[in-house]
Amino acid sequence: MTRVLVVDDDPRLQRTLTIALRAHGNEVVTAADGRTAVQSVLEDAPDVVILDLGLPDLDGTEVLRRIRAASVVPVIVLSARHESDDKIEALDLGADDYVTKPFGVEELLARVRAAVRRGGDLGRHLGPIVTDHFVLDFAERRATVEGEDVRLTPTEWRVLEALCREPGHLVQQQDLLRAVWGPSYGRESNYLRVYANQLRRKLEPDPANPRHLVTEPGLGYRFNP
Amino acid sequence: MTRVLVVDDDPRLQRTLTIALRAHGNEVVTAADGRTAVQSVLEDAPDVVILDLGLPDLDGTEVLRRIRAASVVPVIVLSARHESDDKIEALDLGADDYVTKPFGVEELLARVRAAVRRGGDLGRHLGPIVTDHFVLDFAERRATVEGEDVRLTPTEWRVLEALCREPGHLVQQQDLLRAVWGPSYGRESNYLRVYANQLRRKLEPDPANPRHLVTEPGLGYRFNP
DNA sequence: CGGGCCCGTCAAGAACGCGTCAAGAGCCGT
DNA sequence: ACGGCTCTTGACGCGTTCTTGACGGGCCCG
Repeated sequence: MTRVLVVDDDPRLQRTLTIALRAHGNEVVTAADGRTAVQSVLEDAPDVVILDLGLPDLDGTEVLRRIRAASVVPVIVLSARHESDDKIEALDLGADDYVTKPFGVEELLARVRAAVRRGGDLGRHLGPIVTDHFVLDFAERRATVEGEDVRLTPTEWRVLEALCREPGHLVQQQDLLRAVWGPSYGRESNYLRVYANQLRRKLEPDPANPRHLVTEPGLGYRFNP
Repeated sequence: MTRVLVVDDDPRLQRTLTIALRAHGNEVVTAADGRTAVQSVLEDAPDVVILDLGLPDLDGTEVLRRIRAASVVPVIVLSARHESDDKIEALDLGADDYVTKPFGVEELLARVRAAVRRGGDLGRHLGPIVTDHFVLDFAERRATVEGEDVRLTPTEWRVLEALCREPGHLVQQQDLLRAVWGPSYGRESNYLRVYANQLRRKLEPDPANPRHLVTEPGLGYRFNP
């Protein structure tokens, strides 16, 4: 499912867009000002951003600049102005597309599809994680232990990725389950025990005494780089 | 230097664009009809295409389709029509941007810059790839295995090219499908399995144990030179 | 000391993804 | 219109991965 961040200070337009996007199978998060928008890009990791210029707190181009500083997520700029100058500025600042109000919802949806198609799921990628014992490259799906390539299964990667998004921090079982197996798997199950085990065997120097993939009894797991 | 292919049957507009683009440091090649355009995409390997719909010989969407069949080069569509429907159709067919006439030259230049920035050097021909076992010359469409010429079909070339653009890197199924079969083929299908098989038979020393065209289960394929 | 809880471990069946094959449709050029 | 080449699509077998249940051990608490 595509996650779309809608940034607009007009509640009516925001509502219209949210409904239309949800109706076409997208997940929608919203922000009404620039600072919230930038924060949401960081925290929610949307697949695409629809950004209305002319926000209350920050200049539109400034918001764009900050988003670009934080992420490579595709941005579609929305503007009431007709002047080509704005378009040029926005596109050169790193916007991926530009739509002038008034616009048809269908058109916007098409542009969202196009932007997502181009952008893929960049913006979500984790940098490689390097320890003295192994190297994890999530973008390439490549794991190296003591110089040897090690095969991890898709699910193993997902578990590892969920843990590595917050290195050194506790990730609760519930969150981990949901991140890997979907929202309905909030309850207990063997999954985590099995996969923690699997990962330790493949990655830890001494699987019996884990140094990197640590259990927090009753709570969840922690990944130490 | 950016190479731009301008496809338009109006000599005046063609001339205007050529001058403007050259003035901004671009190399320009032109075509006045659809067939010439497709040919030029193949031979000149432009970095970006500006395509006016409503050409004398072929329907606009047909030209787009053929360009997409031949290359992943970014395409900016130019049209006199205002209807959103055309925009949607064009964008879904794989156009990267859509500009309605009349437009300012500055705006078009900005969109060209944006398209090139996004597209990277797609569209450029790849240099030849040489291994101890085979040689691939994409510009000439010539493959040599153990000194023997081998015929590859157009689709085989496209799959190979999509993989070889990032040698040694994982290319996800979704990206591969879209690069070769167009944006609407994001879903699963037999295509990749069949063509990976085909290519391995033709190129690999031991097709059963591929060394160059490697499967990453659940994700995609990787090409190792 | 005994019991409950939680985790690690193992193994077996099910489900899934990939490689493979082959038949039919479509698209050329002759 | 014909023949050849490609592309598309379905089917099948096999190996891998996922899921699930069972069992044992450590730890905390009463």
